[in-house]
Amino acid sequence: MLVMLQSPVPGGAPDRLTVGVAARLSRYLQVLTQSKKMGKERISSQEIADYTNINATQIRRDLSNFGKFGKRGVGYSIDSLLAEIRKILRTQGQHNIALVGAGRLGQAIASSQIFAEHGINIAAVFDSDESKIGHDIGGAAIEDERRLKDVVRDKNIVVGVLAVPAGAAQKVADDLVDAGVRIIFNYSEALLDVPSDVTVHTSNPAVELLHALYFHLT
Amino acid sequence: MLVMLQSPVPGGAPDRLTVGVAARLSRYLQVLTQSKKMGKERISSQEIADYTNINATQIRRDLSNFGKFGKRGVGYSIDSLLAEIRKILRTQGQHNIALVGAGRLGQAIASSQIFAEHGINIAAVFDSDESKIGHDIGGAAIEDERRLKDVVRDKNIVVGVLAVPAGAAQKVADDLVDAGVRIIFNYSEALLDVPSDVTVHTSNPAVELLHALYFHLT
DNA sequence: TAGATTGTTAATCGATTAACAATC
DNA sequence: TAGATTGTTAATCGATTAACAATC
Repeated sequence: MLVMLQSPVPGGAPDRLTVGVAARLSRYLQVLTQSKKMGKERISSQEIADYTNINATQIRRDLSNFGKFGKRGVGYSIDSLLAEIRKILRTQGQHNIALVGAGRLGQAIASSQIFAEHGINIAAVFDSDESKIGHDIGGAAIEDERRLKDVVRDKNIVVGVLAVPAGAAQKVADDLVDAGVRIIFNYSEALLDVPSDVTVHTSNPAVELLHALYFHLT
Repeated sequence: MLVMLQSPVPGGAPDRLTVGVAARLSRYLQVLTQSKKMGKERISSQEIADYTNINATQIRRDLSNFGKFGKRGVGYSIDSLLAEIRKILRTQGQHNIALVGAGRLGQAIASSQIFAEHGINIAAVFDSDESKIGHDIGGAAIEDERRLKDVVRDKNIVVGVLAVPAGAAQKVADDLVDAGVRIIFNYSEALLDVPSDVTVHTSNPAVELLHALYFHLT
């Protein structure tokens, strides 16, 4: 049923979201989660548009691909839309990730609620600094980076978050990949070389800033 | 001349990049900056493609809109391509930004080289915690958050980076906007309400992770 | 020369938008 | 009923890709 709705052309096409749709749905999820926290119960496509800078028609269209989730004249119920999107993105369960680097950035990430809110659990934290090992960070004990491969493999972790200095990033990435990680979030400045079946997401505030500035300057 | 090259259709179109092109050019800039640091002098469109997950043809096409920067059979000179893209994005000068929040995330941002590398200067840092005021962070003295409006206005700052707890984010955003800021990078979980002429970029690792996970799960 | 890589064309596909009837 | 907002159509625009001649 879901597959049929996702491919409106009979006999056609993939039962997989396009990259664009999946990215947008994730952003709706974030807006809904925060709106719910603020006590809201309903939201309109226009309100989601204001927070995401995604066109309201696009939002309604994205959602209507999967069913009629809204009420005309009223909007969408936040709770039920949350459940629907989670179903579509298959993010209902718990996901375990590994964090490497317990410096300032690593600590900021570990103590943030942002992952927990979306069912993402930081299952292991590593650092190479012996003085940090054993200390608690966001509810987990910091482990020796030399144990990374074993722990990641044992816990079947497929996502790694890199919050280490640029100089150490490639070595850590290699270890993560060896241990079975297939998605790396790179918060270092370094460019990472990985096998083609591994996805690297490099997060770079400066890049986004340059791009935003361009539109301010022109 | 530049205008003409940017609008190949005679008599046509904007002298402004589309959002997509500007975003991609910024990412090329990051790859070039890092490659240069690693001592490379030339790079091919395929290498840039490997690091950015942007199609190599797309990259060549983006660049050839502005001139013939490459050498067939050889690739692009990193130095000259850096200069060309900076010219196109008008990011050759120095840009002053304000950072609000000197907690772990704020400290991580302030001490990173990532902004400085791209000519972005953190001209002021604020925090509401009196015990932090006056302390040095990434070369700047932390100032009292109550001075935010005056300082931002005096220094003509148009970009603000929010690294404060979610509960404080809206108030800080209001103050930044009052003081003239037009671009806000929001690293809190909060949704921000701002006037329509202000751009908010919300950076949310969890959102990117959910979206990346979807493709791993399917 | 032989190999590599750019610049460019042409074709396709998905994103974006305005507009509006349906309906809460 | 009157007002609001969804779901959907239709039209346009930009992104994406393969392919390949040009040329270093």
